[in-house]
Amino acid sequence: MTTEFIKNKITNSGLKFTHQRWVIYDALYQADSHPTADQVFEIIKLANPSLSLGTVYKTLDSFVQNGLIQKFMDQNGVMRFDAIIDAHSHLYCKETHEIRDFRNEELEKMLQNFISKQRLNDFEIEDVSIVFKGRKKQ
Amino acid sequence: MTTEFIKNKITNSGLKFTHQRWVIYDALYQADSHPTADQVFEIIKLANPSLSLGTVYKTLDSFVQNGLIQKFMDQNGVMRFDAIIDAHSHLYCKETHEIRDFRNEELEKMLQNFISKQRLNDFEIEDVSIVFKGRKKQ
DNA sequence: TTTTAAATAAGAATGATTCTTATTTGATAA
DNA sequence: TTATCAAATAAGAATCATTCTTATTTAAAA
Repeated sequence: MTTEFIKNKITNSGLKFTHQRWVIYDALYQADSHPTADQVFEIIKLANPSLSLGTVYKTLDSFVQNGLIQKFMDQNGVMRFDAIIDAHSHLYCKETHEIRDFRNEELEKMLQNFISKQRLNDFEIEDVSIVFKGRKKQ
Repeated sequence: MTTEFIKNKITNSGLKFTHQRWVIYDALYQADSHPTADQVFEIIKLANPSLSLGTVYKTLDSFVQNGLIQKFMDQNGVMRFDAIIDAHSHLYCKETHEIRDFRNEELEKMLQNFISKQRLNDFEIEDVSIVFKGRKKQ
């Protein structure tokens, strides 16, 4: 994960390359959780004291608009961000509110197949979001 | 949908029967959309001017706690309520934020079957939420 | 190097939801 | 039927994630 790599990611998507964007993308890419904007801010603010939370929100949103990252709403009404943009499902822990990726090729295929078969006359399905809700064991 | 029916629903779940609870349950039961607390409030406030929004929130939440209704978070971070509590999926319109039920026995079976096969060593799946995102055709 | 549109910092504003507190009410027991 | 009291409600303040506003700064083009 070189600076050059991130810089290319950002500029190739049509965005100006700035220090803030580099730091924010890098923090999100490192994170294996699905951090909130505030969590991203907490990670980077020590090393970047003048960076503001509003910038984190705005930047993450422009990344989403430009297809660099994904976002989704968690069960608590807080936006979560994800640098990994291939199709995958999520495990949501009702106790800790942690969200983990869940990858299962069989499931993804099954769902893609299901969607392609659906022909609703007044709704065009574009994508599907699957959340398995439950509890982390101990 | 008689008053008696609703009263039984409420008292059987262990809650006191009050005018507010009757009105709120009735409004939600009538709604085929998945209204927000505020939308429920808008529906009933004309006929019940002294009823407060806080009571709507508190009442809907106690209905959820007692298994009378379901709630879920929409993609906009707003809580939606649903008097229908059997397993079903949702269609979410990215433009209007409308949410409609989507029932498909084949899909439900497939997912139940999938869940029962899953044995994750550190996560206990309890239920699954499926949202098909897309757009309403005109 | 100059120019300029875009990005940022700082903090105010917003909107959904929760909390606080005083008042009211439903259900139980006398 | 009435008194009692825990639970429910009304009203509005408080909270928290997010968006908006505006002045300032900056990346990249000329």
